[in-house]
Amino acid sequence: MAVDREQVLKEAAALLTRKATASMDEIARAAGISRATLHRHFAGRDALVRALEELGIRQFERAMDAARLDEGDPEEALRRLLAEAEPVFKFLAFLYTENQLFEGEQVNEGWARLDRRIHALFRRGQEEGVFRIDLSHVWLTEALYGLIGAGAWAVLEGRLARRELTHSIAELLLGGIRRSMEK
Amino acid sequence: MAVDREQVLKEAAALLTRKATASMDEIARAAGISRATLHRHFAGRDALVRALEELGIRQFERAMDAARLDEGDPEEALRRLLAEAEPVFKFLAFLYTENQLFEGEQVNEGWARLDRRIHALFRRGQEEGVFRIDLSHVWLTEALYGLIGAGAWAVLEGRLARRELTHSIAELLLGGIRRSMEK
Amino acid sequence: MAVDREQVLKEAAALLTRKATASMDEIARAAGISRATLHRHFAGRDALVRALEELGIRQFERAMDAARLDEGDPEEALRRLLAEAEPVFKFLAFLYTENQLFEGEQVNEGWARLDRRIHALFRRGQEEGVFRIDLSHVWLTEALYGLIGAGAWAVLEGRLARRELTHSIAELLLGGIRRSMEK
Amino acid sequence: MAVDREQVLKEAAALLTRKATASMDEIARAAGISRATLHRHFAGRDALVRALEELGIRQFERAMDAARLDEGDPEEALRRLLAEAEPVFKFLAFLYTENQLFEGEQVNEGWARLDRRIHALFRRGQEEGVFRIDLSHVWLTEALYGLIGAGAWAVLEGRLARRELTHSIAELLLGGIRRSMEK
DNA sequence: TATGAATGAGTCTTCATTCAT
DNA sequence: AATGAATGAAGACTCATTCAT
Repeated sequence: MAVDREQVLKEAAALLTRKATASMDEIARAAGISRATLHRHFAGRDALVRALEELGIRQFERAMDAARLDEGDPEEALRRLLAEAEPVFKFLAFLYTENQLFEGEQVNEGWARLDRRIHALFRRGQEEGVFRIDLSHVWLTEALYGLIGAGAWAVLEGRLARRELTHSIAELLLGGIRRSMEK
Repeated sequence: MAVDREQVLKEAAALLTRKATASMDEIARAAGISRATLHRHFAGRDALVRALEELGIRQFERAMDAARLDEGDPEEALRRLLAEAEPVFKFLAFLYTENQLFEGEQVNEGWARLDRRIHALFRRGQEEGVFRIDLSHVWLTEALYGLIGAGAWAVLEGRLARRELTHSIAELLLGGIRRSMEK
Repeated sequence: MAVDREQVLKEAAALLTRKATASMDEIARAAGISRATLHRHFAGRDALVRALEELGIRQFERAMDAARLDEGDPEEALRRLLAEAEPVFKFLAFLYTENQLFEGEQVNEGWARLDRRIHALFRRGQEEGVFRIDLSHVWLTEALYGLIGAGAWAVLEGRLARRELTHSIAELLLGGIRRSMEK
Repeated sequence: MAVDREQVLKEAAALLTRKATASMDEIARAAGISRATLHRHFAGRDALVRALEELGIRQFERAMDAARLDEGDPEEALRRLLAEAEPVFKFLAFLYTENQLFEGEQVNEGWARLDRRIHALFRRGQEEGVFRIDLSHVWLTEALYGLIGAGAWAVLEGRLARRELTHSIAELLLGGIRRSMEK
């Protein structure tokens, strides 16, 4: 009757995405285990949140791997990334938002690793003359996150069709990034 | 020694923007009044948050008025809006983020009013042939909020220079929205 | 309806002396206040225990003052001390025992202050040729505490009459078990 | 890999002497077994503590046997007892202190048995005219325990040299503090 | 009106104990 | 016989809110 740690994390992610203030009790119940068992697997709430972050990081990294970010046309690479990561947008949005509100302390090394890979993509695009260079790759990265968050929430609240999600983000972002002839 | 309700709100906004989980006690102390007095002015935490929302809404509306959203070139109107609202970006980002995480129930009527004005701007731009029409004005509005949030947090975390803030948002957003000749 | 902090401490002392593991809830109830109020007055259990120690220290110091430890015959001074401190023996025994079991960390400065005064008494007795010098004043102090503790517990458990308490301690400490020739 | 019950008790005694609030988990780990196994050997924490008491009682009784309490000069018998029991003073002090704080209910029959033997020694001394008779043998017994406890703690805290321990107790108990003329 | 004081409700956390392998 | 896993029970602590001055 061993509890699947990964499964618990998934349930916690799903619940917290819906209700960020869910108590440890609610999380435990959602995962079908007792509060004490939840604590056995994740010592304290902070540990659980950190584990959730790592889950999100892992999932996003997997999407990056699958998207082969550093291959081919940067624009196409970005589109592939959005397509691959789409299933975890909601979760990423939660983590992103949560981080804004609650941290401020030290940032998980994992996020920095992700940032570096996105930075690299944007820089590559700029060097190859595909992306405009008057906006820093750091800001482009932040903007990507912001749009992913906005899109995910918009879907959740029924303001955007799920099927349009990646397209909407990609079009807006690339339209801005893409070097226009007349510029 | 009558308590200045507006002043209390300002202090609360400033504190909560820095620490979203601040307790009523911390808020009261930041405002220089007692917890009981805070409760006398805002019956309950929810009431305080709602008042904060209204403060944010009012401030944003004032920026909209000053920007004369429905006059002249839509692109210029958007730039004016960003310039006028810049001082409250941080606060707006907090409210936006807070809303995402904690509400989901009914949305304040005020936000809907704001939304309508932004919607109108984007629609006008689309009708005048300035903004692309393959992205809905609703999504454009969400994207605007998302980029404002991302920008404000990026500034707070030192990833973006404050002086580049509005320019970065405007360029990214308009570059995407602006109808390119060759498209 | 202001809660008398001192009174709460007294009640807590009385209860804990009887039941060392009493919960904060039990202590609060014994003091006739709510758990939350108890926490308002003493932030956490540790703070309460520390306050109890200070109460004990204060009471013992008052007894020392009243006994005029550094006046007259050291033997008489010791007897006076025992007589004056007798009402708080039970409480002191609790604190002494509690300290043995739970601390080991840093010792309250107050206890060190008490120790110094007792040390001084024994040293004075040794210098005046009244007390034997082959046992260090430090050990004599420890022995005094040990006998006070033993006596207090013996009374509590009905193995020693309260009226014989100070006499029993004083006689044993001063004269030992051995039957003296000259007595 | 049969668990050595005696060995577990020794480890538990050693740990609890240092940290009276050690959890079953800590005890189990100190003994190198799992919590579940600890529970299989001692049904519940109380059972473990009772077993520890019995271990202490057994060890103290063995010391009494070795000291031949009822032979020869009572004073010498007492000195022999202290010498024989010295290695277990620390443990006895722990049990004594623990008993004061946590029990108070019914006392282990074993302790009563020990008490009787000590009582007998003191009574014999009184009858033989060696010990003073104005202090009851019950109190003398309590005082002996108290001094053993005080001495053991004093050694632990570095206030008394281990080598002086039995001598310090014996001298104080037998001779008291007062400087005797004939000494 | 403003506030120090008090508290009910709820959360996190720990621990001793049981269960299934 | 031994143990990893699970949990009910209990305690500490916090917070929003109310009350009496």
